[in-house]
Amino acid sequence: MYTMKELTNRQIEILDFITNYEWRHGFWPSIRNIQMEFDYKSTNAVMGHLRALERKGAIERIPGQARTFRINRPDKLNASFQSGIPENASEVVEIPVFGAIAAGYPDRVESSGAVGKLQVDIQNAGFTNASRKQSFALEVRGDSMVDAQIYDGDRVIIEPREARDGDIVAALIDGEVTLKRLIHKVAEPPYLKAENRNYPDLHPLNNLEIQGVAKAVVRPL
Amino acid sequence: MYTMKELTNRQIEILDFITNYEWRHGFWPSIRNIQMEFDYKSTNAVMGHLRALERKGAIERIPGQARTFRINRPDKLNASFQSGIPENASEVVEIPVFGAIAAGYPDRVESSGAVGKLQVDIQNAGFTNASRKQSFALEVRGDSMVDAQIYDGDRVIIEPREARDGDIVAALIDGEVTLKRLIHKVAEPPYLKAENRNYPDLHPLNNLEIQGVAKAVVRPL
DNA sequence: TTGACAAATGTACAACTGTTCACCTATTCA
DNA sequence: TGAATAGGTGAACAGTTGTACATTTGTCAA
Repeated sequence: MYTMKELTNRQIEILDFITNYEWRHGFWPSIRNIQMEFDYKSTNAVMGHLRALERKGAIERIPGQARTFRINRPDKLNASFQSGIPENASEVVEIPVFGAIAAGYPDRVESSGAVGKLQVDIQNAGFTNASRKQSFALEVRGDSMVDAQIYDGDRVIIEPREARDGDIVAALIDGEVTLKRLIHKVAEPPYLKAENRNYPDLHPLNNLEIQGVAKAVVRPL
Repeated sequence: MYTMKELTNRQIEILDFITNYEWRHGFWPSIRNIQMEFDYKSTNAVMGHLRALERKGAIERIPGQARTFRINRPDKLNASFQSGIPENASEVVEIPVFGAIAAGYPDRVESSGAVGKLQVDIQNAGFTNASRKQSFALEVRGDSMVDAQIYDGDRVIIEPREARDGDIVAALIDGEVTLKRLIHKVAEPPYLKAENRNYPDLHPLNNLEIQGVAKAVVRPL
């Protein structure tokens, strides 16, 4: 993943922690929160990095006010330096994309297995809560869901929850994740159905492990 | 739009301001920010409302720490009271959907023209900045873009910016907004092209007013 | 009437938090 | 060699911010 070349490793670490903290908590860290994370003996160590990040345009803050960060995307920095894109070109937010979730469950904390970021131009309306951070995006491979207008390369927003009959689910079968529609009639064993006539139904040999329910499709244009 | 019946009007106003503030600024308001908004002479007026909102489960805060809000969605409150949905069901965030932007430009501040909310199950990765709040969603009507896999009822994320040749744009023609692909070859007048053979190209009579560029398609499942 | 509650005022305090000053080490580069 | 820069320590200060206590007003139902 591309990172701003102007930033030092330490500055990138700080920046990552700040974004990660906001992602996990729903609000920004204080300087002392950052200090503790990096075991600094002085808050001034953080201040130095924040000043550098601000000078390089990576972040913005409201002077004197608590937990007021704004993070500028690398795109913008590079774009405004390299091309003729106007300064006021609007920005996008990003959500992590977990390329594969074969090994059980995607890790959503610092040591994240995210393989990239999905730009979706979406603004958080503030409806956050303790568990809002649980959903994730998954890139779709293959064409088994084309009849549900889900195409190769699309991103599906997966919400970890119990699935009901008719839900499109990310399910774990034989150690690999597939996106299929769940058919679970009462008093019958559940199975998976592809939305493409060329694919057969998948009847699980053992148990069926549902990773989550597809809530929306996002396709970057 | 449904609101929590347990909350008083004043409490809803406070709650709305808080979410709106976060949406506009990228960080949460302080108690005195709220105080100023409502012209309270005392911060304790705010405190009373915050305590009530917390008691009713509408918000959460970290005691003693600045600008640390969490907002619980009404859905969750109702769901956990009324149905058997598990408590740990994951949450969604919402973005405004502007049903029609015929009259120039959608208003994105308090007195918003949003006709609904789009639930997208997406988490803000923290990549916010000063202009991140500018994008909005638009519901697609009609089938003129089906060859670009954009269907009736889809939501398109529109980013207000200058368009380039080949971009899918929301454009204003004769007072109505349409979603089309922009064709703008050098030294030629620009025109709009539908991604559906049954629709003709649109050559603007006067000038072509581009509302923004489509950045992604979101289809709730 | 009485009690309960929403809503608001006014004051004050203590903790949280950003910021600064002085000083230090190591590395890079002209 | 000397200057610039990244990175860090330590202590202290001042503004921001959440919070508590005491008090008042109005509404509504028992």
